Amino acid sequence: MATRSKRTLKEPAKETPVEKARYHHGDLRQALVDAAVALISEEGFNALTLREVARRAGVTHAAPYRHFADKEALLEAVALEGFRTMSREMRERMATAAQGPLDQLCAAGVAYVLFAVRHPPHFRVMFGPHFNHRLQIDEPEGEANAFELLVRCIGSGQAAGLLRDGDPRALTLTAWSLVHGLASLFVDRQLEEAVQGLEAAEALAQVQTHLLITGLAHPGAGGNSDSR
Amino acid sequence: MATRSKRTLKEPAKETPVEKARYHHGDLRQALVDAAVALISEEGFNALTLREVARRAGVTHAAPYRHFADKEALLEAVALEGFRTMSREMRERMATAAQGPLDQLCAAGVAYVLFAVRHPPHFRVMFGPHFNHRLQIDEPEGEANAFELLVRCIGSGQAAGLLRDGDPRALTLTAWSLVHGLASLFVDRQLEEAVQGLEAAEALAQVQTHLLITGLAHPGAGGNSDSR
DNA sequence: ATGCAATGTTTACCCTGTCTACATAGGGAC
DNA sequence: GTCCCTATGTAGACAGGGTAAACATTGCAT
Repeated sequence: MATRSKRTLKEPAKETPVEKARYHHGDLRQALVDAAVALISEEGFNALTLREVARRAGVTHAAPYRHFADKEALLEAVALEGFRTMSREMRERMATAAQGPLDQLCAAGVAYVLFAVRHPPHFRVMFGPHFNHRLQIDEPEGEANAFELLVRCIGSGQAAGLLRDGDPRALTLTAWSLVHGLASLFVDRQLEEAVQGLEAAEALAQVQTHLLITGLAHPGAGGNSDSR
Repeated sequence: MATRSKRTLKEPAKETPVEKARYHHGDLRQALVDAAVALISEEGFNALTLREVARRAGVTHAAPYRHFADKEALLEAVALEGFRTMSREMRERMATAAQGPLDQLCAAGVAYVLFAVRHPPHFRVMFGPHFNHRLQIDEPEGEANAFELLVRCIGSGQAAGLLRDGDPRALTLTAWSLVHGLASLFVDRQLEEAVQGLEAAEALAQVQTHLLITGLAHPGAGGNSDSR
């Protein structure tokens, strides 16, 4: 078994072509997840087929059933990977941002949108209509975590008198709706003609979160929009 | 041919059971669209099957191909019906709202969210990942129309000095993102535990659009939040 | 009435999800 | 090292679905 264990989303991690004809794959489960993501990305959602996924992983069409109960379980694995990566990217960007709660909030929002733009298949699976039963993410790094990130930021902002008062959950929902809506419009190609490329998307996300945050700012607070 | 032509989304329009055994259906095309929507609503997206749709419409599994090139074409028809209904519902609610641009904007946003909550299958198809080629809605009542509704509202608000200055397209995108995000979170059952029922959803949409609009209000303008 | 175009039916093909029985490999007990 | 158990991959089968081709029926225009 390879020592590389914590796979990251960014590097597809080439197989070493030496050990090609082995009966056991080594890490078929992750290979299947990767193949599914690549397939969605290249051919679209309708082309996502367990058999084609298996084909790309170099195994027979029934092999995936050793690792996933059914097609939906594979999608759940993709979604879980997405939730983990998203919350990690949000935390990373928040860590490099300035320390003010408003800047942190802005960083979280931009990271949310950027995750969607960079990983559309994951985002689509995470929030798409593919699961009949509500996706249960009880892990410490799940979606709830990303949401709680926002809640805490907004709570801090209110405590510091930088954000307008009111139910912090309502403000958080506002922020979440904005970034989720923007991300969805990107991913579902509703904004294609307006924005091209990562930089443009990032700039737009920046503008939007700034707009929102200055909108939600406490009327009495001075504008400390220092991240530009 | 029946005289009823402009079908509405709200009344499923029972078939008259007298003319049951006719070879020609009468309005199979619309019946197929209705059946598809009902099927998605009842059994979920994965259960959407051309054959089951045909079954529900009382025809053989190949009959739909006389009206739709393929499954995707049927979904396009569902989406088109959704865009038409959505923009109509937005216009209706805006018409009954007070005349101020801000109230109109709020009405449009609430109508957007309410459409999604009331017609989840349509909303999902309209914005879901089901189309490979970008959906082309060139009709006067398409999505562009709904978007332009927002743009005009915001332009009026700016002209009246009620909304902060800046690129009206940016402000419109903010508003659209917020309501689209909120609607998506509703439809994708991300907010199920928080909100139950139409009234709660409407109240939440109202709160959110108010939050956004007061946020985007011109700093110098007095708060004329008269719709409460 | 008659013939054509529109609409529904039958049949057939290949692909997909999934189940079952079988094959192989790798690791621990001895 | 040998034996055996379990994890993992393979082969084959079956039902259901998308879609194309050929056929049947109807309504309408002439």
